[in-house]
Amino acid sequence: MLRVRFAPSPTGYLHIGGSRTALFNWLYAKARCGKFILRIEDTDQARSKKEFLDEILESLKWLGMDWDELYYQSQRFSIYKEHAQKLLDKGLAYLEGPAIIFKVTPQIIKVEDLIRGEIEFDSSTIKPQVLIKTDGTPTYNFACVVDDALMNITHIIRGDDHISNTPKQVLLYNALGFPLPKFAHIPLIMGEEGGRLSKRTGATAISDYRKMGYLPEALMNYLMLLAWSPGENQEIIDVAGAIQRFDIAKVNKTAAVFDIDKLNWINNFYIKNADPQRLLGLVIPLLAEKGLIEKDNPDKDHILSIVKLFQPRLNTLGDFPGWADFFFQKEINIEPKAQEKFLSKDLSREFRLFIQRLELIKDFNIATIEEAFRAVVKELNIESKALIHPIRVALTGKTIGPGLFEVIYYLGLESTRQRLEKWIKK
RNA sequence: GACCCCAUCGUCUAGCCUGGUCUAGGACAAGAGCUUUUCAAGCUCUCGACGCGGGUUCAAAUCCCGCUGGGGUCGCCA
Repeated sequence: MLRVRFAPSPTGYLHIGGSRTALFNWLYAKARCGKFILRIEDTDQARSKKEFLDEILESLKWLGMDWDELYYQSQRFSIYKEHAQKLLDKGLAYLEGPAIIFKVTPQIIKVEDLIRGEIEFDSSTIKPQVLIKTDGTPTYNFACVVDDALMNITHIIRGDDHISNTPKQVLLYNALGFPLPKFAHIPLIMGEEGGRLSKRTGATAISDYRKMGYLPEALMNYLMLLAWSPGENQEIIDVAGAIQRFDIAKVNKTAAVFDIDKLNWINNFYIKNADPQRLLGLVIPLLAEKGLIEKDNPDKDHILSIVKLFQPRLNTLGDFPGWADFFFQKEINIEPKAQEKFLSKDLSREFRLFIQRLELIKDFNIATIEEAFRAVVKELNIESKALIHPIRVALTGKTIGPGLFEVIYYLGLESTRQRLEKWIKK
């Protein structure tokens, strides 16, 4: 039975890189009907925080990565000590005060990596390794090996940055008499300027992406595409599809740059195709937070219509409150540039006529609004756009937005009239 | 600095293992146009890459070597 693990340290939030490592492990487990084990590496008591642990667990759940078993290294200190004692007894380690140090014997270590092929190391360049620190807690490399062996991990899938840890760990497997697992080192994700992911690019917590209005399936889809491809020029792929096609050996060796534009495009795709009811639930807190609606008693039908209006063009749900604010405000903010460009001319006659025609409509709907508008334009003998843009700015405060007749319909006759009348000179 | 990893459009990638079908395909971004209602949506088009130098071969993006470039690791952090 295949067993993989994701072993985050609760000394920081789950970020893009970590979640991608988790994803490849999880995907591989699902693809091979194996188990996905979550191990919290909280041996550094001072830096580990409950807050981080909670965020990691919640984010993994939100992304849809469920685990089969969960362990905490902080609960296993006696196990590490025990194994360190064995090495001491065998004469493979020595004491330095209360600390236990592993002797590294000079040799050539060959590691077969599932992604990279054979990697060779010379252990004479490796210093003696601390197993148990002076404070009695195990070091990373030691706890990691003991746990991976005891938890019967068959495949270690982790970031590239662990390649140089591998020979040290192989030495420990051999010394402890444990069978070697298979290794697969996936490439790191880099920031736009190269190097580690910076705050600006992708080091942000997964929970932050959630708050910004990214959908979990969009994030998962994007993450999959970093160093892996389903083939056949496919960009959009769901978890089920990926499970069918994923193979760790097919993962690229090259580091990938995190590109927020592509993530946005994918997120837009999933928003476009999402059930509006689901989006409604996600958007209500965002609107309430901005003070645009009453959280307790939102007009769900109305908001739902507006969500549908913006659905095709949203990159993130977080864009929604700012883009659709005019639907919820009594007094709208008009962009100064938009006002300057479209409302500096006196349009009293045009606006007045349009209001009159709107009021005459018996069955107020999008089609009849357009009809009325076209008639006004014809009567005034002007171009549609000469009136559409000023009206849009007067109603929404913006130069861009959904179709004007939809806007008028969902705004309603009363608001439309009020907003237009502000620009009519008596 | 030492050790290790990597190298196809600006970015993500297909192709590389099993050389010829590659005048290198797709996607994001960018640019242009259309949509005579905007764009942040849709459609169409354009721009744009095998890092360099040696081999091997009838033939190399694909195999080998070197260089260069980028990245990672060298903690009693994980």
